[in-house]
Amino acid sequence: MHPAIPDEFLDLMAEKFRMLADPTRLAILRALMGGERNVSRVVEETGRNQANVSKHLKMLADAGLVARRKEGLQVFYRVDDPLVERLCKLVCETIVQEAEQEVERHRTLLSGWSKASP
Amino acid sequence: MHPAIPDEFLDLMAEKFRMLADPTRLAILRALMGGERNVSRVVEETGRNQANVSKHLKMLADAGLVARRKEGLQVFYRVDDPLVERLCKLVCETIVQEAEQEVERHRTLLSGWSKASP
DNA sequence: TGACTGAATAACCGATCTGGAATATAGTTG
DNA sequence: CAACTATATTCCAGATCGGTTATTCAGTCA
Repeated sequence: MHPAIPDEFLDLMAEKFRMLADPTRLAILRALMGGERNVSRVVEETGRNQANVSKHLKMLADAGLVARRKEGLQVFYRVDDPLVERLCKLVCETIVQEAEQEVERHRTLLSGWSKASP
Repeated sequence: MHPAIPDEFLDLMAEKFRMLADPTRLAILRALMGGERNVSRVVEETGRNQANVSKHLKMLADAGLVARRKEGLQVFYRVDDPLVERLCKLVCETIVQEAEQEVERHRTLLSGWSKASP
């Protein structure tokens, strides 16, 4: 029912996840989710320096997550894999939910404490 | 419309993805998706050695993706985060789709070639 | 052509990650 | 108690990663 998955396939999966496993790349993707952007604009919106952004953009492009378009001096990038938005959305929601649960847990702990020690 | 996301939140997201960004951990999770398993069984099903599996299981447990249950000499693990299956499913589907598109692309290239050179 | 701009690359370094071997721990059984 | 089993931990080497600085490349414009 649950046959093992060939290593080659696991590597492909891991690579997809690895691309999303870095805060700078996530920030870049977030910027690109606002629409196509040139490198300078991504630099502004992410607060990272230019060399760094260029390097990560290359990784993302090599992995096929973003597409490149050259126009004169500038280079424009855009998200090019529908997976990106869906994965990020799922994870975001989960983190928010976990945070809410944590708040709720504290609330109940606190109420128990206030009852237990009047 | 698309405000920047605080680095602290990006770090949380990256950490989730990082846990899934390794073939061995994916193999382990795959095994656990078949139901609760003790370490030895995970070792068998993944083909990795024991120390390695134990180490990765600890990471997954610390990250809250799997849960631990001790029973005598053995320790049983199970998937404990609904996110895992959903993320993996999405990525798997995408990879399969990409592979299919690749095949299709080759097919059309090939047909064009056979027409062009009779 | 030369000056200028936006982007990519190279070189370097510290940090982190992975796997393997050896060792340690916890629990069972005789 | 000692021997054994299942799991965890430690230590190590090699690889990869991420950020920074400096440099290079490509394209524009005077």
